[in-house]
Amino acid sequence: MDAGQLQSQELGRLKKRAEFLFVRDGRYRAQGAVVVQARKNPNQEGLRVGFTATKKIGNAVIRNRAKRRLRETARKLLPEYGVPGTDYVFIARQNTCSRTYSDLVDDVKKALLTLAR
RNA sequence: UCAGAGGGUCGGGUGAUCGCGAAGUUUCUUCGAGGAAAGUCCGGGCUCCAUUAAGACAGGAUGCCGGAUAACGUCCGGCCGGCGUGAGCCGAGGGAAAGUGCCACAGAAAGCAAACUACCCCGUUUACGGGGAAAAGGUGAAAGGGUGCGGUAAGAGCGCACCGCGUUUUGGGUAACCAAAAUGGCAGGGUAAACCCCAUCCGGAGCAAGACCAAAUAGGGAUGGCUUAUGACGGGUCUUAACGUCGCUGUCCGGGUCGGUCGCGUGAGCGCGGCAGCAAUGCCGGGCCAAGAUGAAUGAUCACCACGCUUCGGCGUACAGAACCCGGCUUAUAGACCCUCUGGCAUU
RNA sequence: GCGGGCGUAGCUCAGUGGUAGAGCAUCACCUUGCCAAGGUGAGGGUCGUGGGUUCGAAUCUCAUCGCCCGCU
Repeated sequence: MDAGQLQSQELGRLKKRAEFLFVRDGRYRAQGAVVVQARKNPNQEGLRVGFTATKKIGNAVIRNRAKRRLRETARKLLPEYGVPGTDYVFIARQNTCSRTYSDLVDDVKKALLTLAR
């Protein structure tokens, strides 16, 4: 049982509208095909993450695929680059589905590094 | 070979690694979006509410005939009308003789008929009056049957022939309807996707339905204990009497929010064969179990093959994501394939 | 899941089957030394799209597209 898998199990999900509104008032970083918002939450210790795809970027197929791709990047990158005790929100943009996967990973990595400083 | 008509099928495939959801025999295995899952336009199942049950009014929907179906506004077959050389396609296609309304402009006149120009007769006189007539002109989407012959002062279904229309009879058909004959002698303009009439159908809401479990806090009810009440407060004021309300705490009960569980997938199910039927479809036999999430599961990388584009590096593979389920309708859809049929041209 | 409304000129809206209109905006002219205001006039419309009913449709009707709103 390696540490990465253990941390991914602890990756919590934001579900309620109030939680998204809480993170919206924190810091944000737009990088390439993704917007990442982050805010320290004193009430809990682990990492939590939520995903948003608005109706502006396309139909249900496009929105679902964008959220899946962002979920995949969060699963791989957050345990390494995320700051514990912080809530993150990933927002999809128009080109989230058309961007190649390696570029999307770079976007998320840069955004997380910027927000960690 | 060119141009078309109708119907149907598919919707990239196989494998590997890392992740996600569900189930199971839990170190693992199996399964995991669609033909439209979409729009929510109809019809049902299921659940709750109301009602003894049924009917009526209102409102809504449907509307040629027969059949299929759990039901339908769907489907199948037929009839009639329109379009097309044709294969075929389209049609809310009952009633205008129950009543009401409307038919702009133009036109003399838009509906129990009437009479502008022109026509014919008589009188008077050429600026007229009386009568006949509804063929000609012109208006309009539409002018009280159409064409021809006779007839007449001029004309007119006034008469006749054919066509149309109405009524009756006969024959065919389950019926819509079709055909024939006789008869009437032209009435009854159009519009019901105008109101309306007739026939048939419809109780309402929706899985966020509904059922169950149930924390903290606040509050409700029952009951016991403590406190006290010769008390305080209330009904406009005062007095007396009566009435009502008011503290702390234990136990029990019920409702119920966040949350959780069920509902939730064996079903009007799928495909195969046979039989009945022109068909929709039904019946019989044996086979299969095939998503079940709830801020909502399918993503990433790689290899080979298929198709398309290519600047030979590669790029792309439509429309689109289940949310209780099912039958339809409508709309979107790169491309590929199959079957049947029609017309033209060429050849044999 | 259930229900309601809207779409007409560049913008905001009228228009109850019979030739599509108003205000603002645009353009031209007048007025002024110049601008604004004011006055006169002009242009500008597939009535969201496609069928149907009707002699005739922005209007009636069916389907479809887009937008907005409400309940749960």
